[in-house]
Amino acid sequence: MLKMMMRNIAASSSYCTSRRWRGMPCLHSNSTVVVLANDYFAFLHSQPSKPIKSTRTQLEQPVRNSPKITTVEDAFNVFDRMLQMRPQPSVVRFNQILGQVAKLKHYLAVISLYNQMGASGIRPDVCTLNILINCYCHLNQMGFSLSVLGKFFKLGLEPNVLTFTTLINGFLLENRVVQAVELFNKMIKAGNCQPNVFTFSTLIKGFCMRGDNRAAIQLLRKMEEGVCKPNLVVYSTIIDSLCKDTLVDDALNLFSEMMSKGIAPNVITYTSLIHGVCKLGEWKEATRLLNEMVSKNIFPNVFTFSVLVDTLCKEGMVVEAECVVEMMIQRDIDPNTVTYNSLMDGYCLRGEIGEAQKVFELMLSKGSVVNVVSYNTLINGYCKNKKIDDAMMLFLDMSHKGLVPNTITYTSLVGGFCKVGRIDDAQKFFFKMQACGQLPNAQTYSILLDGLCKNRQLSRAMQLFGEMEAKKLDIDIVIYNILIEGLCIAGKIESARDLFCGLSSKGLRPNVRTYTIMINGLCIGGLTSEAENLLVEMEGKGCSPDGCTYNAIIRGLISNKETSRAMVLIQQMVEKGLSADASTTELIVQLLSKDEVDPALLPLIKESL
DNA sequence: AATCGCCATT
Repeated sequence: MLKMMMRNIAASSSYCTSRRWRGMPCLHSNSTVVVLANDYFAFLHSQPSKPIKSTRTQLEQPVRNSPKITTVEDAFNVFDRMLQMRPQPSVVRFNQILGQVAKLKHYLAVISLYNQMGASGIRPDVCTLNILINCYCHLNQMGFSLSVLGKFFKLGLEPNVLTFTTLINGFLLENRVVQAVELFNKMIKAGNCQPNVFTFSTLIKGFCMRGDNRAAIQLLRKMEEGVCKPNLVVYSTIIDSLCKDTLVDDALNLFSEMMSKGIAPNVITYTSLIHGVCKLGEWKEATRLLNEMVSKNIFPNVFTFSVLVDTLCKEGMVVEAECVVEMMIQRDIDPNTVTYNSLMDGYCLRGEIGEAQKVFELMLSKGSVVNVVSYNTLINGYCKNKKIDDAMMLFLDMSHKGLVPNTITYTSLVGGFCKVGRIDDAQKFFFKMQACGQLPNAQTYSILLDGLCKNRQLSRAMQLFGEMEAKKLDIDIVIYNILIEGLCIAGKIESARDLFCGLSSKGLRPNVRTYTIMINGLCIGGLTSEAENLLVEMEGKGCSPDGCTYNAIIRGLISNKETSRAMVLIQQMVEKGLSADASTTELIVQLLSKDEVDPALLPLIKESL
């Protein structure tokens, strides 16, 4: 169980879902936009003007009379008709359309509609401008968001709590937490536009996105003391964040605290908790929570079930995951794209690509939306299983469907080409992705570097490494391990040693793998005593050698005809409960057959074998 | 009467 837990923790830290910015530096601390924002705070201090009397007339129809809008096309059609109506419908009707299109996440379309409104002489109100600001925020265009503030001035409109909350959210979406907090504090100080529960939860969500649970909880405590009490959303946000960090106990504590304050959880709260316990492999606890929620008449939905399917799949329990899907169907909850994508990934992880392909075809036949993630999952499955041609077929197929391959798609394919030794094609794809506007990330580089090193193209690898540094990509120890190993294998032990020694100056610490690679490299270069020193050194630095390390040094000693030293280390290895691998065993057997081993050591060697 | 916040996948 512990092992399972550790693996899960490792897996969860390597892939963050909604934490887009965790660990990322803030890139915008001093832009001109900040100045704009500061100018703007004049609004906060100005006296609120008298509320403008509603100009509504009987001519206006309530919203239910307008046709239901489900697509952008609908919206544009309705909008065009409205523009031609005389008298013109009120700005409220236009806001409804804009709001709906924004909900469909077609932010550019909203901006275009807004511009058409202006051209037709329709005067925007506060709501219109708030929607517009929100669209710019979601397009990561805070500069434009803030420039909309000028429009408020021009039109004599007062920005409200929503305006500022939206701006705070915009800053957070760009990882500009400092500006978000500044604006929040200015709202409080100014006194005429106090943050409401939306403002608080937005900021709390921002803290959670960066993994700063402490700040989130601190703000929660402030709310509890103040007039704006935390609600279900606030608690759920933090509970989810704690669960994402597998701090399930803390999450459960906050959960009971919330309930003791009379706030009832909903399906979302339970889904977060179930996700948390599932990631720890605590299936019993997951079952308990499921039973508890049902007993409260809160029923698991497609999200809840997808969490179960996904975590079961990641544990290799695809059969159980299939059972959950069956259960969903029995309960009339349709599995969605995410459910099927998880299931496909589960099959791919087990190398059962045929089964994954079947799920894919089931999605197509059921009319489920097949999205970029679906293709990525299957393409990744084929690549990992050395079926690059099948992967390429899917790649072409997705483009035909108008789906745009992203960085993950290309990274899988680059890796797939490397895996089958087609290093030139891998590089071609690496260029192609950039030509298509998809930026390679550290993962992409890492995969290509590995491929290049394994194919003895060391200088090209070093060139790419330089590119990574120039692009200020996050270069972690894994990248260095690849390069150091490449240099060692190529016999460039001096360069390898230089990289190794330079690690601390880059703020990186060698891990077991780094030491093992260096030890192996030193042995290959005949520098066995230096290798032995390194073995002692790593232990001293709190990095215990593992089986691979011992095998590397033992093999190295035997190859360098230092049998007695090898015997000492075999003994050490056995004492630590580690054992020889196949290639080390072979070497030991050869020694035995040549009678080069002290018979006194035989029982020991047998134990190791 | 319209705008802002919470849950799932590569």
